[in-house]
Amino acid sequence: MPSKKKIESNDNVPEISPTISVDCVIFGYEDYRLKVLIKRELVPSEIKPNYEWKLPGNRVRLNEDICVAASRILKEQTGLENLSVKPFSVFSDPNRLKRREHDYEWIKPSLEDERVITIAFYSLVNVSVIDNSVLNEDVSWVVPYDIKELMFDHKEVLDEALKKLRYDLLYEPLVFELLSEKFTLTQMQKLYEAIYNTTYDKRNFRRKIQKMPYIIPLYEIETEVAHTPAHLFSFNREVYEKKHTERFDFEV
Amino acid sequence: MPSKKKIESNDNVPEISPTISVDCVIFGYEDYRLKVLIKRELVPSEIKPNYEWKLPGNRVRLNEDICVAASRILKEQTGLENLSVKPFSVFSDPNRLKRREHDYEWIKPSLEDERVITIAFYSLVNVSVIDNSVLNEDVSWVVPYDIKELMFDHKEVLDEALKKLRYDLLYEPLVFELLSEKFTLTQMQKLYEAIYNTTYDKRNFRRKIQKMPYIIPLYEIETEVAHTPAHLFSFNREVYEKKHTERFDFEV
DNA sequence: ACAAAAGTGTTTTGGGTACACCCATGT
DNA sequence: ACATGGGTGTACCCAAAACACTTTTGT
Repeated sequence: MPSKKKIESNDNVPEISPTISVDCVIFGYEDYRLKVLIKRELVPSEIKPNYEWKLPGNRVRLNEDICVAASRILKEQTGLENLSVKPFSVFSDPNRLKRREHDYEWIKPSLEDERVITIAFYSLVNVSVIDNSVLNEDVSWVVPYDIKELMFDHKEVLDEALKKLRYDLLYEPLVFELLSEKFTLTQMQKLYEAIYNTTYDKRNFRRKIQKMPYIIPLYEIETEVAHTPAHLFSFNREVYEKKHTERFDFEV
Repeated sequence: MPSKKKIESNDNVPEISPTISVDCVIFGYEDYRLKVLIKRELVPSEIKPNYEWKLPGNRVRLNEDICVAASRILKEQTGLENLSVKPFSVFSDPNRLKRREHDYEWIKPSLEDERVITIAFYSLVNVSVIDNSVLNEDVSWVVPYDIKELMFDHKEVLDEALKKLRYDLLYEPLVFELLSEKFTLTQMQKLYEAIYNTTYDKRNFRRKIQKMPYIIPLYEIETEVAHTPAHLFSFNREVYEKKHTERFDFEV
């Protein structure tokens, strides 16, 4: 370790910093529903060991970029690779690991430090596009609205991630990361409905989409559906880069 | 240091975590203008040492809550006490301290680690209420729009803070932290104008304020002004807690 | 024929925005 | 008397929201 010189006299530098971890909220879209990826852990208990669920996450290595750490840990814990991860918040409550007693008993043996500050990331994947066979056996896609609790403060992390996703979605072209390259307007509407947990009027929704010049009609139609095939559209990033307003371009 | 046991076989735990610092963006409101507090540092250079400006900030101690760290460092570096600080973002680019060469030369002797992840905070103060005599000699209130550069990535941190402030202000009663307890509608309007760096129509602004039931007319008027004294208003938090909508209650 | 989803217009309502003058006070 | 900011109403436009039926295809 390098020597520790001090340049400010009142600078009482500690030997080391607090431990840092990353936790990842991976949102997916499948069967017209918003999903999130959680991981099962066997947690000891006086009575009998229980399975508990947490977000994928672990500690960051020294000199490892936190985004790299998030990607590495995601690969290790879920099997998923090459996701684009986005830090959105920090959770630093000194008691955050101790809120649920059993969880703390479980994590304690692996900690050097009683306190772990976590940097939370979210990421978006189109579940039908990724190779679900790479998914580890102990992870599962679940509908976030059905999740009542998670280990540690992970329910809070999830809630914040959803809040941030809902905000970011309004002014960044993130919807398209959850959609296939070619998509129908109904698919897009159902995705918005899944994310905002609401419903929209079809005609009003389409009127708003028509005003987005970067959503391009392809003059192609879907196939293999048991009803009138819908027109396909795609997102044109070049047009978006030129026309976007730095406002809520994606509000519907 | 406690022993390091491992409960997950693929869990390659590092000896220590990356270094963590906090940086603070303190917004103030003075003379109808938005201000931010920056600190001067003497930075070496081949030619001659220069004064450069940075945000108040320093490393977090082991086992110190990051909000406590932010308050402590603010006191040490600016003289200000008892500010409510709010974490809003993380800056973790491995090169963030090296973007400006001289800055890195200046900070390098005090680092154990080449990389420092920083957690950024913002805080709001009414400049005319605080005791400005406690302010350290090397800090200064400046208009953020006039700041062209700061040390390291602090200009980016400032820009993000302003973006976050502008967002938070829409749905949290933060304006009142910058206003005196009793305020006129013009004072409030000018504050919004300062924060969003724009202008509003007086009548339209007042119409919107009238719709906020938690802004209470006091039936008092200002004194010591050289023109028609304006009516005074105050913010009633109890009414706000009952009536607020979890939406953009403070959009104007 | 039936099931399923695609696609399409109109009306009403409320909010946003633009705009100009008189009044009250202190100097 | 003058300078300064306080305070007020209206008209227009557009966007949001509510609402239902016909068409197309696969089975």
